Amino acid sequence: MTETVRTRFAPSPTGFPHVGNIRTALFAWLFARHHKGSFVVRIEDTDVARTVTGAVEAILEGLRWLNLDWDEGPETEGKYGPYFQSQRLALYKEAAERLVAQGNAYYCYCSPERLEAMRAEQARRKQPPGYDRMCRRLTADECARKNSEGLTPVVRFKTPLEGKTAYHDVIWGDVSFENNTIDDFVLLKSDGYPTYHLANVVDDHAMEITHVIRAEEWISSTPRHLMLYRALGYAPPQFAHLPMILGPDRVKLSKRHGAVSLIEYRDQGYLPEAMFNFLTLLGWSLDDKTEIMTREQIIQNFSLERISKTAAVFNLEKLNWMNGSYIRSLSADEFMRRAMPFLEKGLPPEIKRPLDSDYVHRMMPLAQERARTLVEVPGLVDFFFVSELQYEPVLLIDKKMTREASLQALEAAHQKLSALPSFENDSLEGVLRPLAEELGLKAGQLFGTLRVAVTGRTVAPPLFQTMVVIGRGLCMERIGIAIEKLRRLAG
RNA sequence: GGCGCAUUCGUCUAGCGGUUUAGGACGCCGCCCUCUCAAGGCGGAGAUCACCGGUUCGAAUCCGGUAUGCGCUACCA
Repeated sequence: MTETVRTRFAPSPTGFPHVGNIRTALFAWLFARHHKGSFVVRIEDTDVARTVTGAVEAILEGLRWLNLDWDEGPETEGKYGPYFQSQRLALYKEAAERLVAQGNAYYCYCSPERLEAMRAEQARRKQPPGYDRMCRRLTADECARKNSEGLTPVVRFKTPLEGKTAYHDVIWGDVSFENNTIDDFVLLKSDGYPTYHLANVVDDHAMEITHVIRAEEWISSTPRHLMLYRALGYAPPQFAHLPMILGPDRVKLSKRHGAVSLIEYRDQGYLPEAMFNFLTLLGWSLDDKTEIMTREQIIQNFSLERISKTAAVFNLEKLNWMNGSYIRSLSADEFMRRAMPFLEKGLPPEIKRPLDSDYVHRMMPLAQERARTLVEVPGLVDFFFVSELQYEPVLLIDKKMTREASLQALEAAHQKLSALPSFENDSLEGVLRPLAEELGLKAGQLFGTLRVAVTGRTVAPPLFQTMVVIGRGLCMERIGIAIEKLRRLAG
């Protein structure tokens, strides 16, 4: 390949980006980076009615979160700008008029009502829907008269009535369509905005895009685009259609699948590098075993040839696993830095802020080993902060133990621990294990009772480490409270 | 209805005519480690490669048909 690769991500701001959209961006970005080419972001805001405020910001935010930097696009200079189609209207108008002048397109004055009635009739007769080409034969005079009546036309493309249009898709191979199955589609709408088809072709050419990497649902539109390239006298780029991403119900991922907005994953405590890695594996693979890869490794090995053709179901369970794996691979400091906002936000409001950074620092490794997402962190460590533990006293009585035995165990532990010269992992173990034996208990029974006394729960990080972090003072206090609870518990 | 594409364990996938009794991962189950959990280690169940024909000495891999699914079929992208 001698020319410099230029790919683009061309979202329409009609909604917040979901993982499917962003996977498309990711692959286009990867291909550009692999070939040391350029990645362009172009906002296709040609549907005024469906434009959602804040969508552009959300799209850019999503790209930034995954660290998919663009060489040209919004907020970035570039010699092919502007990068909002709403600011390039003259270009499309010019192209449309040129096509009309060349005899490749024509003005259509059909009202929405007529088109709707036409489609209803076609449906009734079980005929394929499509524009009936009524205005195709309008003369210049007739057009002028309609114009003088105040009608604003759309511009439609004169699709060849016969023959076929074929192309070679980088991913799907040879694809071909009969021209007579394609109707005279609209190029320019009556509001002066272009349709996707026109704007896309004009811009991909103007911006010298070499590889159009987009979702599979565009395959059937590609012949239209090819016809336009030809009519406009442009050399078409390479097309690579990506397999779709499906929801659990095997239908194309969309808003109704719940938490599919990319930014929601960030807010749920997923790491961008985990999401990056995971999304990469949806439709692409390096080999038969490698799954966890660095971004550099992926860039270096990425290729369109290894993209599969089958749609992929988004598997949240696997993302969770991968995210946990990435969390555990973080350095302790980095984990703390990332988890802190979630901790500040997720801990009960009555806990005073700011949190004691030193205290947090000591408990974080305990959470890092267990969290699959950052949002789980507060729930993993909240007992370190809570001033009064809430739990059922019966939990203090471990399996195969009586209330008396538990009470005795707690009292003995309280005494031993307060006499301990140092409150460290080894010293705790050194006194607690023998104590279990003295009491005729299994270590697990004693530790279980102590765990509930100290953390208020039966499942928590290892007891000694937890106690060391909590500190002797609080531990003694909590064990004291546990003893009280047991005493009050009717025997 | 028309057109297009796809079809390997529940899910993500490897496989591009013989090396496959189809490999890996998630999830699931069991064991080990172990104070609970998590992590980690080991092992297991799980796919007659949608189906039916054909080509070939030999097919998950090539060809045809059927079924199913999905996409497109807007003055939406």
